[in-house]
Amino acid sequence: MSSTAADHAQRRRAPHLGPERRRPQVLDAARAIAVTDGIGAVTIGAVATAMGVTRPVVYACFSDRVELVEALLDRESAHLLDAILAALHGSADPDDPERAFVDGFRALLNAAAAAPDTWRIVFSGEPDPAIAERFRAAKARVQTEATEWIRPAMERWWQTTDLERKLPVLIDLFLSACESAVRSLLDTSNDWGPDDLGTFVGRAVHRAFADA
Amino acid sequence: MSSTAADHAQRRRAPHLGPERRRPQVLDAARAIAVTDGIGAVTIGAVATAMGVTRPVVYACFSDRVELVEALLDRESAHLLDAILAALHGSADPDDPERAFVDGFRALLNAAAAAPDTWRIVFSGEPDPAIAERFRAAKARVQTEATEWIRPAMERWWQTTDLERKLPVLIDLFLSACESAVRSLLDTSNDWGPDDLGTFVGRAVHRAFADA
DNA sequence: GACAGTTCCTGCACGGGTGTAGCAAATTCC
DNA sequence: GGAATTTGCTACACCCGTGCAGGAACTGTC
Repeated sequence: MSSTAADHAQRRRAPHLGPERRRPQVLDAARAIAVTDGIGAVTIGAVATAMGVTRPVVYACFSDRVELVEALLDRESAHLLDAILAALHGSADPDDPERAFVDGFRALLNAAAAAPDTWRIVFSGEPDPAIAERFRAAKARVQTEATEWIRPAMERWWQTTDLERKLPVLIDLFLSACESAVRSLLDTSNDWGPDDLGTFVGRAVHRAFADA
Repeated sequence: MSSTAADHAQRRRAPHLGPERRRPQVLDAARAIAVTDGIGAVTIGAVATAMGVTRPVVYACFSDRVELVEALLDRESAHLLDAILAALHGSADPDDPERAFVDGFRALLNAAAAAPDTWRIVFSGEPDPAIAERFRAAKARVQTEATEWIRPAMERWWQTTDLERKLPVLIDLFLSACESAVRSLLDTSNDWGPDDLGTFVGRAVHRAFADA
């Protein structure tokens, strides 16, 4: 490979830090790789070379590839999930449904704008089936939370009929709209900001849900 | 593996068919694997064992793994793309926007219901970067077509202001709604049919787009 | 300054997937 | 029925990623 020659010639030993202090560095390197090349490219070897270290050093920090990726996802998605749930819970104005939707989307998009790379990682998809399970768990969590937020809202505001049958469809539609809004926000080729995009999409989704 | 012992004991040679006649069988096997385990599981070896044949036989039909997967996607997605574009072009009632949306979603969902496995394959995601490019190409095609359908519609029906800025956001929202509707339709745990789900979602999306 | 302990690197074995060469069997044609 | 050809199978070499030893280098301490 490209390493052997360079190694013997000029490469110096990495400084002694120990697994504890190196762990965050490993996660940083993994994060950088995941942002540019997707989670599928986060391999022990890739992380090691990215931080100028050999693979056993990475194994000293995380016993496993899945353990590494899970640690990465945990660290990255922790405040993400909090932001989503906060956006849901904090925007329950009982008298103005449109405002509730708009506020919720604004909160969501501001959270997305604050940590765009994290969102890119989470949305990039999960090639490894061992990791896919964790993704689905998080998604299911958001799904139930969103359901419990929307169900009483629709009962109170619009007296929607046949709600239990419609809810799964509406929830999927709602979450798809959330993902779409974040995608549009992170798309660098436009000039939308979190607040005006949140207002725009929030209003549209509100119209879709009213009288559903 | 599990094969060596059984091979020597009882396995018979597969009949002579030749690459030409075996090619569709290979694609069928690949399709079955893709449906159950995702496109990522479509490997030369997996396809070969699935059809009771050894890998060189598969290599005689497709010189490459990507060539195999691309042939699969081409065969499967051909009438899918046609159905989508037909749904877009065929539902341009110039006087009744809601009906246009409803008809479009109905056509889309009927196409999805007619070939559910194909949709599952296409939506399952693409781990291989060599394949991802082809996915993005197809998606971009649909995107531009959808844009050209929606742009004049919004000008004519609602005189939407600042359209060129809003269009990208609306298109992404629209396509997300399409994907969501198909997902809901293919979700076996509900009792929606293509027509009533198309009506329901079509109306909701119409409300979202009106006065956007 | 030497020593013990920690940390890092070289090197290997393994598994899974790819792609290919050479041999054996079945099929076709005469 | 026998030869030529087509087709499939066995076996190999290769790459990449994983995970693990064992030895070398650095660190802090006495």
